This record gives sequence, structure tokens and C-alpha cells, in this order.
Amino acid sequence: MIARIFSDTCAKVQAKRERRKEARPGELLAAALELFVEKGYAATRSEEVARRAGVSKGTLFLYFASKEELFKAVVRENIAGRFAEWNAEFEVYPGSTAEMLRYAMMMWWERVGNTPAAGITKLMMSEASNFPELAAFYQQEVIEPGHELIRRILQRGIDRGEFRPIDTELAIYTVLAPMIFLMSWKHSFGACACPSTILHPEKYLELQVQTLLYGLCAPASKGTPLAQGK
Amino acid sequence: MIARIFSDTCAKVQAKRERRKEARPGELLAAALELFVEKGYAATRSEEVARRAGVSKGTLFLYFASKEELFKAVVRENIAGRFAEWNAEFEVYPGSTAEMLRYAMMMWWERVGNTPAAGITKLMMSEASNFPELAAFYQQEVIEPGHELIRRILQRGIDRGEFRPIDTELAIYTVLAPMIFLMSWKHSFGACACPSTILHPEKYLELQVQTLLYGLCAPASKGTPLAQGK
DNA sequence: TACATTAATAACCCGTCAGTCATTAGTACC
DNA sequence: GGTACTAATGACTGACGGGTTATTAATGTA
Repeated sequence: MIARIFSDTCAKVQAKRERRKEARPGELLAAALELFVEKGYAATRSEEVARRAGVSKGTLFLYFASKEELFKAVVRENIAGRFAEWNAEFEVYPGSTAEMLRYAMMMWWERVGNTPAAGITKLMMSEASNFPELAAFYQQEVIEPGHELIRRILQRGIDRGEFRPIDTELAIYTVLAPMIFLMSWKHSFGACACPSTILHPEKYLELQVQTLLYGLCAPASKGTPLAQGK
Repeated sequence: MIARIFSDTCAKVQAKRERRKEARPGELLAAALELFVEKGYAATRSEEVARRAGVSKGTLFLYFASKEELFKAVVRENIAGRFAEWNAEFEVYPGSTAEMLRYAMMMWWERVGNTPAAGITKLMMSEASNFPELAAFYQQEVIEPGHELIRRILQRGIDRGEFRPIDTELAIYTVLAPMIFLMSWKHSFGACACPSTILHPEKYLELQVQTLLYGLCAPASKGTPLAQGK
């Protein structure tokens, strides 16, 4: 009775029930992406995913068999391969390899690091051990192509005599680490506004590239590298 | 009846109830460390921690007021408590700052990175946003002291003219990132033995230190750093 | 052996949440 | 308007897990 009156007074107490079979999966995946990135896998409640997609919990389970399947679908959906395009772009890069490396890292930040996709990576690092088959998928679709991209840049630098002849496979991680770090940090301690964890990503990356290329040491002491032998 | 027979045959069906007030906390902390690292904070059940320490759940809560307090104790025991000692050690370091940085990173690997304690850091990065009070605790007890340690090394290098006069607060992350990366990697994709994720930590760190200090660029091109201005 | 002390236990409480299912209502077609 | 179909709902269930407590038993003392 009360409900009746209320619903007559306020037009939108109960959003009108709609049937949109085609639109639901996409909307649910979008909501799930947001929440998984925001709160992690375990802490995300399926009811909240449903609510954010403007739907009831029952409907969520109408489209995805379980929370785990939903998660898998989110990861698959958002790791569309953009690597082909990037590889092509770097194939014809005109400048020096130092500039190329700088460009690649800044580009990455703009197109991945600073988007929700970065949250997926952080999420995968957290949950990899709980979802071995997803980890393998991610490994194959993202990590391997990513490594290949970095490997090429480094090899180009070495081939042209611009970089020292370091161990490429190891150096890949030297380039990768700051990016992984940035994604993880941004979505963990970077999120809580504590004074000592503020980190300006662009500035950090800029310094990181400088350091990667030229090191911390002052030019004066360049001639006296510490002993390399073990 | 069956149980009776079994218990006569096998001496340890029901472990004898023992009173060992002194040994419990240590055993519980050890079990908790293992499980937190293995499964994360939220996914670790207090009952399992107790069982692994050979004790009942009730006993766990006899020694630690809550799961959260247990976790804090684990962090204090394994990480936070060691900074004083390290600070003291670096206070009187005799060599060059380049050597000091190398020593610090290798030492860190030996004493933290390569121990279960590293799992705690990875865990905190995963769950920080869901447990703000834990994040604040970690922030204060681990991150801040850690930053301070790195800050000192960098400042020493700059003060003595060994390092270029870079922005210290930013450079801290340049030193920190490889370590955070290594811990996260080791406990996520590094754990699954996929061919392309193998990473020899000592070798990686060695190259990382070299790169941090002297950069990737070949000595010939040292004189032509790319434009620093934005 | 009797008793006091307290470490240890296991059954219990209660809130939470993934997943289910009987019911409701939007839509298309006649 | 009437009817068949099915998308959508939300109350419900069962399992789970953090934390509590009444009870049990190990130990020290006389």
C-alpha cells in the first residue's frame, strides 16, 4: 500500500524492467571490469556488478555461469591484441634507438598504463596463481608479445652500436620493470593519498628513461665502473 | 570403536593436548607467514593457520586479538623490525656510493627478496585498497623506512659528486621499482614455470645495478643525451 | 590424592555472499 | 485483447569464515 503510493509519487522508485538480451553481456562485462580493477577478484560482489550494470543478480547468472567465468570473460575481452599495430609502428621508426625507447615508454603510458587495462595487469599478477589457465592465456597473449616488442628495440640499439652489448633477454626486464611497477603502484598504494606515496607517473617515467639510457653516475666518474666480474 | 582401535595402532590420531605458552606465538606467526604468502590475506583462513601450527582456532585467538593483528605481527616480525639494523650498517659504509648501491640491492635480495618476506610485499600491493588500515600500517612501518634508506644512499652519491644531481624523491622509485617488480614477479608469473617467464634474479639485479649506474648507452654516444626539456 | 590455575579446545553464533528458482512482466504474434 | 514465450527479478538457501565461550584437561603445589 505504502509502496503503491510511493511509486505513484516518485516516478522512478523501481526502474522499469526492460528486456535487452543483446546489450546485457557487454554492460555486465564493463561493470565487472571496473569493479574487478577497483576491488580485486575476491572482494568484488556479484550483486554489485549486477547493480552497476543496472540489472539484478539473477540476471548476471543468466549470462555468466559463475563469478569465475565472468572474470575470465573480462580478461579475454580486454586483452584484444594491439601488439600487431605497435610492432608495425616500430618497424619503420626513423629516429635513434634512445629516442625510440623513450617514445615507446611514453606511448605505453598513454595507451595502456594510464587506462583501465593497466588494472587488468595488476589484477592478473595478483590472481595468476589462483587461475593457472588464465595465467597461461595472459602469458601467451600479452607477456610474450610485449617481451618481443622490447626485445626488438633493444636489439636495434645494440645492432646499431647505440647500446652496449648487454644480455637482451635480461635487459627486457630492466625496461619492463618500471612499467609493471607503475601499474601495480597506481592501483595499490598510489590509490591511497598518503603523502609519501605520491608519484607523478609522467615525471617518473621521464627520469626512468634518462636513467635507463645514461645511468645515475656523474659523467666524471663514467670511466671507473665498478668491477663487473663476480 | 574404530577410532579406539586406530588410536591404539597409530599413536597420533589425536595429537596430545600440550601446554606450550612460549612456543605458540612463534609457531603461529610462522604458519601465518606461509599461508598469507601462499594465498593472500583475505583468502587465508584463521582455522588453517591454527591447524598448520598444530593448534585449534580458539588458541590462535588466544594469542592474537584478530586476523588483522596477526597479520601486523607477521609484518613486524619479518620486515619492519629490520630497518634499524640496516640503517646502522649503511651509516658506516666505507666504499663508493656506486658500490654501496650495488651492495644494498644484493643484500636486500639475500635478506628479503629471496625469502618469504617478499611475498608479504606482493600481498600488500594486491590487497592494500581493500584493507586501508593495513595499508596505512604497512606504509608507516615498511614503505617509509624503506624510502628513507634509499633516499640516504642517493643523497650520499649526489653530495659526494658521484651521482648526477637528479630529483631524489623521484629517483627513489627508480631504485625501488626493480625490487618491487622482482617480488611481484617471483610470486605471480615467476611461480608458473612457463619458458618465457624464467628470470634469474641475481643476474637480473646485477644488470639492473649496472644499468642504473651507467645506463644502456654505449660510451661513444654518452655525449649526446636526448633533449631533457619537456 | 586433592585442588587451583589456566592453556587449549570444539561447538556455537552470526553476518556475508555465490548461486538457485518460483514468480512476474515485457514482447511478439495472432 | 488474448496468448505463448522468455527475460528479468528478488527472496531464499547453504556454505563459509571470523570471532566467542563454556568446557576440558595439563601442570604445579601441598
